[in-house]
Amino acid sequence: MMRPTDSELEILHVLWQHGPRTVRQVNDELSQQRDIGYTTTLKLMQIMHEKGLLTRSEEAKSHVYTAALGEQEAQHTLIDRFLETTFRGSASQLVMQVLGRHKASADELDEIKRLLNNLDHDAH
Amino acid sequence: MMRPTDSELEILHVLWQHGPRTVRQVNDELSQQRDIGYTTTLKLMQIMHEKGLLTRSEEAKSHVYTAALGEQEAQHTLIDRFLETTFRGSASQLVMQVLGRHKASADELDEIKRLLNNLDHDAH
DNA sequence: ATTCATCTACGAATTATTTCGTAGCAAACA
DNA sequence: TGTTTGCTACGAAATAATTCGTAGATGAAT
Repeated sequence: MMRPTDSELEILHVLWQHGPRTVRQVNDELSQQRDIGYTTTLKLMQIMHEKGLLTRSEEAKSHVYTAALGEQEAQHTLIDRFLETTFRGSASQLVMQVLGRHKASADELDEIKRLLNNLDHDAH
Repeated sequence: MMRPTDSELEILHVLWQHGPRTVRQVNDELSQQRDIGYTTTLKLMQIMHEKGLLTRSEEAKSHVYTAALGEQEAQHTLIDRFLETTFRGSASQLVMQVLGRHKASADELDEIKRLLNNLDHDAH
């Protein structure tokens, strides 16, 4: 799978969160977060379409774009790469640094513990 | 702090692992991993020196470079950014995806559990 | 029908990163 | 001493990512 760039991720986030959207709609979202011109968003989405990251319907005058891959699927690709470049593949080291530094709610911690217990079961 | 690029990380990894090194020594390491010319490594390390990512001693003819930041420090910067761009800041989501996908030894899992328990203590 | 708003397509400038060739210097060697 | 070896510095090409201006088409509004 094609690794999305940072700008591409911004656009994917909008589509994952809101579902299929026109360039105009995506640009309206992005404009709230940062300074970005309409044709910049347009060009990005055209390129993503070429790359196969987005599909689009050309029926209406304004094309409607849809993310061609799910959020988790994309996250997996990005985690694999990040783990390799930054932690030399050590997943536990990554997990520990994240947990040590970033707040997680009690519920979230419980969920993580549950997952850990399940992993133990699988291992035994 | 300046975000290291992927190539810069490769070099930092060598210095973190082996301690202060000359360009030649770093290049010898990198060459084992992939195709890379000597002057490429040299230029990268010169740029990193300009950016403040490396310090160097110019006493000998071959300069000796040292990482200007620790491995964990760099990892923190990179995690923060990765978490933001890929998981919109949700640390627990990142942890769960990593644990669900990547192998960790029983010892590593135990260590993570221990950390989780400590976090609970702090919270109560 | 003319004007206006909005859309797509596309070229190209800009910026960042990676790569390497060449020049010049200095130590080691024959 | 002259040649070879190995180093730094630097320019610049190659590649990738981001940004935006302009042109042309189409539909809506007056």
